[in-house]
Amino acid sequence: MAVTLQEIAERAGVSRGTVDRALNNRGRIRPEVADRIRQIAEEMGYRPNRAGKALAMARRSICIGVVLQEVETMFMRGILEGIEAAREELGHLGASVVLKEIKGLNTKAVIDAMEELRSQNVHAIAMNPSMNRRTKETIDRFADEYGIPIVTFNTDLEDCSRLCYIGQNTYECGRAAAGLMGEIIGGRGEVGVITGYEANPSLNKRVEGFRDEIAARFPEIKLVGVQYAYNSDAIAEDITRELVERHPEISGLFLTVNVEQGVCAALEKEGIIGRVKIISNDLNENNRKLLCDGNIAFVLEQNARVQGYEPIMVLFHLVFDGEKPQCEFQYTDLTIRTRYNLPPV
Amino acid sequence: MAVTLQEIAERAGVSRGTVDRALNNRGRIRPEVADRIRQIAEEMGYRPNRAGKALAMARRSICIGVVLQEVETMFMRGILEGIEAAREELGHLGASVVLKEIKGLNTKAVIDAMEELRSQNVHAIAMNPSMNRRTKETIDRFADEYGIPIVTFNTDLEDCSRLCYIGQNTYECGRAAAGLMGEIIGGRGEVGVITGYEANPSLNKRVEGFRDEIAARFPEIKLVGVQYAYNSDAIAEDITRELVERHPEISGLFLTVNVEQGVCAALEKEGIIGRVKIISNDLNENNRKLLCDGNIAFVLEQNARVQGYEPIMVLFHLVFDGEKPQCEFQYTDLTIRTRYNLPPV
DNA sequence: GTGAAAGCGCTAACAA
DNA sequence: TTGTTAGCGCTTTCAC
Repeated sequence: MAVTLQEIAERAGVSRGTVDRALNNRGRIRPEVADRIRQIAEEMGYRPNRAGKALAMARRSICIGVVLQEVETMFMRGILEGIEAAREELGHLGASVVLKEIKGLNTKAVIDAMEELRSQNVHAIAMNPSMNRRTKETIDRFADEYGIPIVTFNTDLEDCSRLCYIGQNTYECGRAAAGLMGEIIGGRGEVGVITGYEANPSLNKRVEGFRDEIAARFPEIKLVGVQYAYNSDAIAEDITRELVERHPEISGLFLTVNVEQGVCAALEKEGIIGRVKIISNDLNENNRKLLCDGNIAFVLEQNARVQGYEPIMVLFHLVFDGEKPQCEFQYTDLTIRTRYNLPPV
Repeated sequence: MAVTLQEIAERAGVSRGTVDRALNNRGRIRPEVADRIRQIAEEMGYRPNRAGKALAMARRSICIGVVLQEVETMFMRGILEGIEAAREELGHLGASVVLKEIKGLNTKAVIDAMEELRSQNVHAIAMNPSMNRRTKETIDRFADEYGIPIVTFNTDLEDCSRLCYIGQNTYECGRAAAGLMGEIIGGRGEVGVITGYEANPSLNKRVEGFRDEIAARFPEIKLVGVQYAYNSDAIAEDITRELVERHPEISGLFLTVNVEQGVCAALEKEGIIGRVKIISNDLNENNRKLLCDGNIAFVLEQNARVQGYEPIMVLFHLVFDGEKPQCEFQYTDLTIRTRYNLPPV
């Protein structure tokens, strides 16, 4: 049986309450006594019992808020799954999770949601933020003035008081894609990149990583253009057709966004599907099928579930155990998917 | 605030104890009453509070036993890490984990360890079993006679009363290796396989999966021999040298066991390191370095941590919540490692 | 500063 | 068959 507060109290010749005050730095205790108790606890190998703690704290029931902007719908389901899993797990311990879902990108709606959560007395907030000054200011206000810790996920907002960021290292993702591309096209030939919006920093970093790594490791590979498809399959199809016409010998395409449908349609019509190697990002039903059929070589996955789950857990541990996250950037593992290691549906 | 037993009791006009008996099928209750209570609980959306339950059960403290045979030392550290993580997490809830580590393969030692755990009154056992009849019989006896549920991990023992198996699908692992190999050598040329012991079914399945997939998808690739290195780098070096002499044009090698050191040494001496693509299994410091240097193309990783962690958690949920595992085979996700997605050290 | 005591949700032993 | 009660380990309030 594990060591309990009571046992420490007996050993120290004080009461449970005193031990509690000593170990949790609650004040109202003579420093010498506190030190002695802490030492005894250490000696006895005391580790607080989470169940007891959770039960006792059930009165001031912990509540974590989540603000979710629906940017990429395919990806969101995974995030929601992760949030649900966290809610389930915390529910067991008497804590709750409040989710505010916002359709589309909308800074005002995000800030309103945050204020609403605050008025509901949440202890912490996990959010995927919009990229602008007002959001940044709001985060700072919450963290610094109201003492509501914030964790960002999926997209980060640097230089503000958010506790940490949980999500993909998009630059490394681009590099990984370049490495794989280099391998499968034999280290030479022409490759193209099709991405989303110019203004999206995450996508830009993927492109940058890809470009840098190709330049560094595969001097014989030529990057023949980075095109913007604005997340539209129709545009992607046009781009691909033009690209293939200009570069009939093209060997590979790196897609930073989910426009596989359009790209593959174009290649199909040109009769070169399968010959042009495709590496894409973020698994969904769509590219999953293309992967199985051999039309796409690799899909790089950023574990969506983890991005929904972890921020909530990090915040819970902070509020519940007082444990700060280990590092400011908690990058999710980059998963390389082929037709052979698809996750069960 | 979540629904409690007390609230249900009040609504039903009975006592807490009665509700407890109804919801946990403990008997000693009139069936009609039990039904009515269950219905009320359902209506109110009752979900038991794990903290309360854990606390109350702390008296009959749950204990999970683990029997670990140290087969591949490199891999074991990860498993131990997973066991440690599970112990940590369960410790929070007042449950404990007892580990019996056995050096080398030793059926008698495994069975002795199981008996020892039984005499210590563990509630369940997770183990990586030895492949033979006596172990199988012991598992059956434990599960059927003593009611001690057993989960196997890392290597499975089919046709016995073990609850489920958690580990890699080694056949699929072989297929994945074949798919990657086909891609990076351009779908033609000669490839070889270096494996461990003839008697090891896991390794054999990897080889089989590799062979089948090469045959099915890459008719222009020729498999030029499957060799046994008995987990020895020296033997692997000899094998590689001979293989390269007989097949100077060889394009790839699939290693089912950790003999990268020997293989690379031979290729180095022949001056063809880097040209011959290597795909290997199970990440360690050794092949991690070779991966970074570009001497190995891919390492297929079977998440060791998960294999230590999950069996314990599955058993805990069974004993604690009465939740049976969803399926008999819980295959761990196959992770494809390149120099770009190595886990942090 | 410190101790005593109530109570969080649940289980289990005992009483009725 | 049902109700009552004593904890499990911890926090928190109140009294001293």
